[in-house]
Amino acid sequence: MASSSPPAQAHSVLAIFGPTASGKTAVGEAVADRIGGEVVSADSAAVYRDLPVVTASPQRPTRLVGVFPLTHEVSVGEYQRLAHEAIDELVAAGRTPVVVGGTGLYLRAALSSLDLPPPPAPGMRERWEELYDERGAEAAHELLADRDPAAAARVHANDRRRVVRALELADAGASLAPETDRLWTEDTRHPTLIVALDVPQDELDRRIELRADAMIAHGAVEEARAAWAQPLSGTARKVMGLEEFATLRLEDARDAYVQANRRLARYQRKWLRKMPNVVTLAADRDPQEIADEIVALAGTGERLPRR
RNA sequence: GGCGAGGUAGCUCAGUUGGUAGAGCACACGGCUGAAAACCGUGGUGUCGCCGGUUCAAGUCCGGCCCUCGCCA
Repeated sequence: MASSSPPAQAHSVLAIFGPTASGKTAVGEAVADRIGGEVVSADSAAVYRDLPVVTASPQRPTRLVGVFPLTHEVSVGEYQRLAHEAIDELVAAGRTPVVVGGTGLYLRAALSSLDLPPPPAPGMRERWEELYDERGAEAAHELLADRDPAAAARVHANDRRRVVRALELADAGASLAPETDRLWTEDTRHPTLIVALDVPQDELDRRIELRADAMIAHGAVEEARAAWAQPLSGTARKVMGLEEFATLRLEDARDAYVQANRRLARYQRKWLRKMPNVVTLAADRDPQEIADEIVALAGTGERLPRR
């Protein structure tokens, strides 16, 4: 067979990974526009409706942005199913999905062929939480060690959330530490180019401050108050800035928001180092320029250098 | 100027009858498979305002000075 395949087909999926305020949305949209693709969001907060300002969501309609009401409890597993659907649909239509996110786990879940373990059976989470609280962390962890030693070895007794989750899975015949462990590997469902946008922390800090003022100017307080007055799921309640803008004096809310986002940016930057098989680009520059570079990289059929 | 309160970690503060300075938050590092903007683990980062005195030993007691806040002039 002659090697006549067009270079544009070297990767059927592009992924852009970057911390908050790294400019990943602008870059992702610019890339999608150049290649006739479409952005798929990998962000645990942007999935909520009614918080476009506070979550700094993309302005244009974007896959997996604003898909859940604030009463909905979000989870990676559910996100993964929706993301796979969206990606496969675009690929089938011959359009390149540009997966853009700052949440490492969500991005890996979107790209990986590994299906996450099943959700807890009804009532099981409550049951194990009760056991954990009544008998204590050590006893719960010992019980887990008995039922699933591999999972117990991986989870600290004080980590209530994971001990409970591991017990749920052991109960369901699954494991928190499964044999086939492909989530944080180079495994992808489609040939994928993953680009990480690296922006120095002090530049992110600066942008976060500018963004906070812009958000306030765009009605962050009103949006947060309206949302805070409604019934909220546990995960919605934790959306950064929501409680602060809804309940604090504007000045204090701004400070708290800036500080929380600086911490988030540090947390997300850590994942740049852990993301397997990425090409890291210095991203403290014009998004259009970065987009051109990504399109060029995507066009080359060569195996990309690993980092 | 007088009276009172205070000055200890990046911030807010605790520190017993004088005995190797410690909490929360922040920060750093690490973990993470259906809450990841979540959760968990490890780490104290210090001229205890300054100078002197008492004492084997001072964040702590004594004297002086500097600074902050409040009240009174």
